[in-house]
Amino acid sequence: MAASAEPGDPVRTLELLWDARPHSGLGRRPELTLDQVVAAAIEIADADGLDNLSMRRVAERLGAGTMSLYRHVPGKSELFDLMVDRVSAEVSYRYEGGWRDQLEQVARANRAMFERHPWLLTLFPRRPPQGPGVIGKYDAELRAVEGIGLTDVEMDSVLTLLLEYVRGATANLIEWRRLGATQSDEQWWATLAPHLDRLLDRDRYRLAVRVGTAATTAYRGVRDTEHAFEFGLHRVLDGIEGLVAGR
Amino acid sequence: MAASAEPGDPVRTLELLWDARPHSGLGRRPELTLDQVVAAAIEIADADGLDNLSMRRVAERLGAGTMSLYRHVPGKSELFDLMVDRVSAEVSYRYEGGWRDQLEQVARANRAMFERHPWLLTLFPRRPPQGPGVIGKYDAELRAVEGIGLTDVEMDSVLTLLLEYVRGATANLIEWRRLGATQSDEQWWATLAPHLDRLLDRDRYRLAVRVGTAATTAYRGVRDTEHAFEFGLHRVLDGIEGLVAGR
DNA sequence: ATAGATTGCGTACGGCATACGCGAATGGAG
DNA sequence: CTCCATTCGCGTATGCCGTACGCAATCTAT
Repeated sequence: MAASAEPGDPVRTLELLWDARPHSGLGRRPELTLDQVVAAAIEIADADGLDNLSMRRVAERLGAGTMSLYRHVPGKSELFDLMVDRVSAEVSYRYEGGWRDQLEQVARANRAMFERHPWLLTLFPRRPPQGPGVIGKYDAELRAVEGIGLTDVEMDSVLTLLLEYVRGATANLIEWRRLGATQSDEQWWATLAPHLDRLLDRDRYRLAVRVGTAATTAYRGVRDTEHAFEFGLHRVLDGIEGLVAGR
Repeated sequence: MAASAEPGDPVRTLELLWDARPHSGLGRRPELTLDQVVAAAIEIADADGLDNLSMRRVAERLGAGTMSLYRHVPGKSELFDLMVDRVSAEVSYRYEGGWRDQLEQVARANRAMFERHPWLLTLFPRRPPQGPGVIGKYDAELRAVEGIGLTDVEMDSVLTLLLEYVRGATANLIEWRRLGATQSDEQWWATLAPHLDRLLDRDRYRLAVRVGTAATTAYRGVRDTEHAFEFGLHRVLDGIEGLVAGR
């Protein structure tokens, strides 16, 4: 899962992102489009996660040979870039109200995106080169904090802060949900409890055990994971409010 | 990079984490210890990243056969758990002052940990089963927000919020630094600029281009990435302050 | 000396990304 | 109509990966 390196030609990637590689007219007519490849990859990642996304599986789903994909995409890393840009474009960004209301809507829109495509949690944020989806999203979100007295750099920082919170909080949310869904949950603790008792010094880690137990119990319910998300969101917005009010 | 699944025996993992697998006395004496395996894995990950960490490389570094590792570690996923717990334990947690000062120290300590071990950024946070390192860290950090009028669940939420911020901000910080270090940076933009001009509608994405340029220019300098980290940190602490003050 | 437990690890399997090169399809030039 | 440059589809092959399996070596207790 080399989600990092981008050794390929960035210009080529840029052109793919901006859909600027039309068929020249010459040569054999393509049977596959870039969009189809990206769409298939997204479907697989949505269903089975990034770890189970392989070039072979994408090709299989499209009824094509594995190496045919490489006529449309330079490699897997660039495919990731294209996937991120695509899903960034698919959200409708219409934010209304004061800046705080708008930022709240931004947060919820991003959370929804992460929930629809959990694999984004490991891919986000993606560095340049960026495409129309990512830039359009950035542009729309910036409007929420435009004209409230912040400098350009501050606008970027505020947005980054908010999106980072949403990313992390959504990751936790999904993790809690997954943990709750994996078998009876009660049974899991029942199995581990005696071993934990044997190993864990409850006195030395008194505070951790107490708070950890409280948090685990609370987050077991859907209502409370929801509450945790809202709680953090309002802390972040409060922090931004202090900045904005001072202008 | 199956950083997620934990299909193995959780009880076994727990015992490994808590160092509760002494040599029985019978049978061939082990030539390798669990600690050596974990330490070697951390060294490799520190140097070349998680993507270049393979069981073969760990074994090679230890002068052992690849499959010998599996006598000490159930699999790669559990090795990740052990690595996380180990590095969580290696930080000294002595926080002093008021809750806000302490949380600031917590943030800096975590940032330092992420900078020392960038691979943590993709592994963090790790769900149960957890070992003495992770729990000890959690316990120490909770003390920073103990006795200031928060409920147990709120204490957990506040800490989670802060650590998520630090994770994201440090990831950005490292990414900016890496981007700046990769070749002349000026040249990179110079190569891409004409293509961007051709593809990107500067009118449609006016705001994004303006703010993005400002942010990129600013973060080019070390001083300003540093400033960005502090900026976000203070926003988060301000947000928490509002909560604490209300109690 | 032997039995039983434990470790080290060579071999092998299935999966992965992808480099390379060939054959098939296509449109334009002569 | 013929050729040729161009582009696409993709079979084959290479070198990684995690790890299942089983045997040989080594140890203690008897």
